[in-house]
Amino acid sequence: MKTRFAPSPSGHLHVGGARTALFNFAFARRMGGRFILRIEDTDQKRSSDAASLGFLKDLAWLGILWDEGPEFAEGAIACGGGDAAPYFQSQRRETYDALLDRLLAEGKAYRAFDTPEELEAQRRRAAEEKRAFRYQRTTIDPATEARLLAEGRPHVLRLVVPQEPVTIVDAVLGEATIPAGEIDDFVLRKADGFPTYHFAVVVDDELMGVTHVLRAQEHFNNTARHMLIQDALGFRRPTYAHLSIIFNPDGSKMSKRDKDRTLRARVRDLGLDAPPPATVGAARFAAWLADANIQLELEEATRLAAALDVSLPEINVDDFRRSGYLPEVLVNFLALNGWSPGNDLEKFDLAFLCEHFSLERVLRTPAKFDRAKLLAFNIDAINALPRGEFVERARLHGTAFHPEFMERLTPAQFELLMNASHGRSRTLDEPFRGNRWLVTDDDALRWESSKPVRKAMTGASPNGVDHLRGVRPVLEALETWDVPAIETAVTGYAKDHAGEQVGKVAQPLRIAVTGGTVSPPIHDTLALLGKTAVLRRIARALDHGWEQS
RNA sequence: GGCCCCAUCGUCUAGUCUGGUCCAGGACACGGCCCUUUCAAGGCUGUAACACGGGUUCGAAUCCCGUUGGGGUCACCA
Repeated sequence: MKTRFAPSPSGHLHVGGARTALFNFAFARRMGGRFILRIEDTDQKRSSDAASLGFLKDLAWLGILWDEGPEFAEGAIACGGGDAAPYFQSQRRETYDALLDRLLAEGKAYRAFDTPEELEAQRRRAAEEKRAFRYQRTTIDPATEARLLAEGRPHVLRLVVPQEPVTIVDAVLGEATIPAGEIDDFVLRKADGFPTYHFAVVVDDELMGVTHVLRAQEHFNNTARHMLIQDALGFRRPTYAHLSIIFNPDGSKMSKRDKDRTLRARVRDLGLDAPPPATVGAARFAAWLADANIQLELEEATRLAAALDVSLPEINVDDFRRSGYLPEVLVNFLALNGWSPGNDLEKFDLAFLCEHFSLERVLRTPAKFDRAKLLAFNIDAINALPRGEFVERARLHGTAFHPEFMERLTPAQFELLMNASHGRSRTLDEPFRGNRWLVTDDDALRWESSKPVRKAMTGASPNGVDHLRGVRPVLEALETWDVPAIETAVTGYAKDHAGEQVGKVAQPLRIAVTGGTVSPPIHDTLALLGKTAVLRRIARALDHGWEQS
């Protein structure tokens, strides 16, 4: 028994694709079979080696390792290889051509010389007449064909499709019959010599021994085509199972374009007609803004989002990784969209899924991707992590995405930061994103001007500034600079001068040393920064004009 | 528009095959209360759904038909 995941490598692995991979993987494990990864890169324009590698990394990060497929090694992980290599369709052209020749010889396929323009015109006419477009087979006499071939005229290969109804048997959706005439003579090989998706998929699934195909529901109608090819070639029929599609909360299809949509909306809100400096070129920006079909590259989109101060929706597995989600949480949550083990159980890991996954419990209805629930799962999982493991995971995350922290913080500081952050961080990214003040030079710190800040610092005496002035010598006099010592000093000061209301002192201190109203508990914050920086920042804060800020 | 698929709280879902134990269970979100030096986190608690209309049956969320709504697909993209 064998399953497979067969992505086309454009961009990054999207969460919908990740779920498909997950189910195929879990199903193979459950049945004691094998899981194949195959890269469907038959579209030369859209495929790239970089994207392929990204897909492999994303899958491996989730713990979805393939028994057969491209060879991959990273750290302690190594997987891939196999007898049916190569696993990149672009390297399997001779295989497809040999089979295509056979079909041609048997009269089950034929050459078609229509130009894209001609077909487009026919399609337009069909649309005008409000009827579905179906390709009309034209017979061409051998002499003419020989002449066209001799001229080197571009042509495609099409399948001779019998005019009969086709009944699809699907393990999750049941049976569906496509009436005769619904399917026309579709293309098997493109003019550039590459096979179409339909042909390559069927051939490879047969040759690689795939017995079960779990894929997105958008392929449901294609299944009839694939069955027709199998019949023409005399291939076996795998079991099909079509998975519902994952949607955005608003019901739109979750797609990579959502990033562009978010950015365009933001640009419109701001009334921008030129790109912010160092994001994208002016011409590129104008073209992108004018044409909703143009997508920015991920790097461009990221730069623009940073400049416009918006957060891009997480769509790809890599986005969630960057945002600080735990891979086991994503796996758990993805599985819950379209599958459930029953009995009100919803927290489980990959091993559990591999042990219990079944097609019978796959839902037919599409799910909307609820980031709030994903976040809630992430919070629970992070809180349940042993302290040491949280710190270790944060270290890995920081190394990958926040090198500035790793460079500036001593190991002791890093340890302190993460100890203070565990239990109050919802993602692995929050300790970094929320504590920029730690990697800012003392003299470069800027204070945010906002109502809560003014409220904490100004007002009737003794106000925040007064307390700052009062607590500074107390801190300066400390000989040991650690959390207990600071705690004693600050609470002692509050007891004598602020009616035991620690917050009256803590908040001004927090603002003075971090620039804002949010940071880890005040003793941790001060300990983290070190005595010199704290005193320096308080001194600067005392010179700041709080009234007019 | 043709063809195909789907339909339980706002969302993810349990329950549907094998009708009664369901005036529908869990989780997230939301509201309230508590805790609190900020932001979080945490504790307690509340509101909330069988799309609609017909059947079948002693009895329907569960079976049948229709309506409505949603989705997929109609490429030399996958």
